[in-house]
Amino acid sequence: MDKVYDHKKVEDNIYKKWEEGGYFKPEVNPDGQPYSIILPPPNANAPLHFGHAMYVIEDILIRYHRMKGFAALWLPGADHAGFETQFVYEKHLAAEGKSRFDFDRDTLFKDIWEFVHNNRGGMENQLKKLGFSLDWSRLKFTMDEDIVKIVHSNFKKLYDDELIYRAKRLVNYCTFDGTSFSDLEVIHEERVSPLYYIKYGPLVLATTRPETKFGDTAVAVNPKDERYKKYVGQELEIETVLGKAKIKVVADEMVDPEFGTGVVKITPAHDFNDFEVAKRHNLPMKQVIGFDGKMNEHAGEFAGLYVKQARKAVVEKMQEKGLVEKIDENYVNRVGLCYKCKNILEPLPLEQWFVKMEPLAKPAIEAVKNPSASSGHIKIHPKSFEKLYFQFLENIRDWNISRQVVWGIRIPAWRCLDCISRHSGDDPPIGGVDARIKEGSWTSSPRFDGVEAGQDDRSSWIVTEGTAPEKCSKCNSNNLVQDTDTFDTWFSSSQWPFATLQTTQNEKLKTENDFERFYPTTVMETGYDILRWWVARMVMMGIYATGKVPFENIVLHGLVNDPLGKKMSKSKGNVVNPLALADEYGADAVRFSLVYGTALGNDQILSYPKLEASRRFTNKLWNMARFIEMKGVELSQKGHPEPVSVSNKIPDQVRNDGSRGSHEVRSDAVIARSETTWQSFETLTIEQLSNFATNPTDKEWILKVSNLVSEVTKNMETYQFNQVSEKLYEFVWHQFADIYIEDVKTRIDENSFTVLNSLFLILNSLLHPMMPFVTEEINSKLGGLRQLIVSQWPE
RNA sequence: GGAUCUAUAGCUCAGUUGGUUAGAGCGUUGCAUUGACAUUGCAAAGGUCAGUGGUUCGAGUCCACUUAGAUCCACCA
Repeated sequence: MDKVYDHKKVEDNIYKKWEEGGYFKPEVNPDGQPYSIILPPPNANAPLHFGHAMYVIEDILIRYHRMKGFAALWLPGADHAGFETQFVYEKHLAAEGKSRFDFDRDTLFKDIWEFVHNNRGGMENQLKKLGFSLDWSRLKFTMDEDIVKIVHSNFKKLYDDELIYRAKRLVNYCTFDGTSFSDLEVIHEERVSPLYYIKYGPLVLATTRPETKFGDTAVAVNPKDERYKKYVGQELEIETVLGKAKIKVVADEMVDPEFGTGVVKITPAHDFNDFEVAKRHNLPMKQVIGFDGKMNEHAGEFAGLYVKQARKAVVEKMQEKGLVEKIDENYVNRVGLCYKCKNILEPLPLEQWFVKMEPLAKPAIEAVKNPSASSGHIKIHPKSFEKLYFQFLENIRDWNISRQVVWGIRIPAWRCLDCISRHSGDDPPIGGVDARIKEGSWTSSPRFDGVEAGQDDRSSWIVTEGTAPEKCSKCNSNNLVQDTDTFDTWFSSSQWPFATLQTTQNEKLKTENDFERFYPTTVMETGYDILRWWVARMVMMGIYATGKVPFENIVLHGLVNDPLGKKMSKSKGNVVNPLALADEYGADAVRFSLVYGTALGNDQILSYPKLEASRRFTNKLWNMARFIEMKGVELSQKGHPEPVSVSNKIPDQVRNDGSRGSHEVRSDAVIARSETTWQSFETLTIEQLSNFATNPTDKEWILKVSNLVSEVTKNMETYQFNQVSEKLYEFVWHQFADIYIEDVKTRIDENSFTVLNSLFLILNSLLHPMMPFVTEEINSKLGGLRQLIVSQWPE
């Protein structure tokens, strides 16, 4: 053995052997109880970031259960990450001086598909580098045909159950990226927005958005406000920048008399609160900002200006006409931003598909609250995250699932152009979404503008399970057009646990899919930051689609921040590539340092000293093995028959199956149970070893190891991986090496040597889930009979 | 505005249901050592466990409040 452990010589070969041996498949333990984890699918096109290294927790669970004899399935997948990916691709296009508008829809889609597929191998290789024992034969992609089919059919099911509706509502719309978002995706930030006090006839009101005044359809005051009582219900004639206008005064509780002057302009098309007020008072909606971010024809002379320009121009004009009473330049408010391009989102009225969440949330709450819930019970670890889960589900809002991007699963909904034109009496407006888009290019689609705000527009749509309908069911016309929108990525990933299992092959059952055997899955492990985005939605969709919870346990880890404690992000440029660290310190050290010293669910700071300490630990372990191997050789040279490795030193009578270990058997480590030496020496029961030992100190250490095995096993079962790693680190190094080996060194004989070797291999096995490479290599150097990955967990 | 989390050694963090003298890594100081260990071993210094009050035979751990930091939700015209 080399003097220093060199992970670079070892890791790739070992991973290859595991993979070739088929050890990642649950079928290695054909009769085992099913244990399954679905990998949270990383973005197919982006390289792994440090958060992904936390998959180590899943690998630990899988390896531990595999060693325990479970049929352990860890199913890998990749997410198409719709908007994210299109955003990246558009940047890539921009670098070539092009934009998405240079392509038709099909070409753009095909190009992105290719782009993503060219990047995909990278992500998979990175996962392999970190040693993750994923069953690659079951790899899935969210855009796989069979997955898409399932997503489509569940959309149809939701639609038929009236849990999906189409409505014109205000959405958060990014006029730069050309798509809407769900509430969750909006980030809020404080900005200085001057507050303008504007004269509206006899009234003065305060607003940060004077440019939207052309869309005002009322002004509102608080019903209890004595100052304005006389105006309520009146129609005021006011002077505006575009001449005289009439405006209605309504009373609404929404108005805070303390703010500004206690008078609010109501712009239903461009403000969420105003939209609600408008619904209550039956006010008309007047859109004055287009989807291109420019003022439209209702803005008179300001038409064609971008919002920011228009604000300036409108204020100047108002000042000329003496309509501005004062301006509070330092006013700070919070604005919604696009999480991708950081531009201010515009609330705009748009027809979108929404999911009614309340009926879905109820059983999801029940599944966690009630241990005997009919859909099955889910436990959340650590338990404290239950509060967040309930808080989200109990206050849930309907989910906008349509996105105006091309890279995604297209919504299987069609409408009949003939029916629409008969209904509205006009040709449907074409290309209303984005005036920048030329007619005939990919986003220009018929958008029926005759829908009342908030109303479900079910009548004109035909929803299918994906196949295009041949003709309109009402008028038999074949003049049908599919919705151009695609699903929010999270809509497909919310179906991931069952969709994957319904589409992967089960070798054990000789059936088409794994669903029967592995659903509900055992554990969903992910960062707590996507508990609401993803985990809760999976619970809802899982229960809805299958009647069963998608997983029995939710295990949540914290975030890994940069060495200074700041959140890693591309824009800050402080992202650390886990692969670079694996290259430098070894995958085992990276893995170990991620679970050592951090309790589950807590954030951690990426620590180079900790990585170095972990690397030294792998080296320590390696040198302990080297010492034992050396002693074995010394003993054999002193005339003992064949004690090169301990497997030859185990007396036949203590071996359960009576077989004699040999390097030949080990190196092939066959899986078929019939021909294994399953009870090989490294998994002798403690009792057998204790009976075998003659020296009383050796017996003491056997007991110590035995106690450690039970403690560590208990910690494994309760997701206390920090305890597992800390206890093993302390014991292996500062007890076993510093005290026991130092002691046994001076009195080594054949019997003690066997005990030493056996105990060390037990410790080595305990470390395997966390540090799979070095332990596997050591196991083979010291004559383990099977590959460690498929050896039995010590007990 | 509502909620959650965190506060332990110089730094980064453990401390499982309350139970002797509160631990680790890194750093610091001293000694030893090329021995299985591009090192390792032995030893030392370093903590009123954020503060106040309470429950208890006993509190880092449970409760209340205070302070500081972080995060999330709602969103301000």
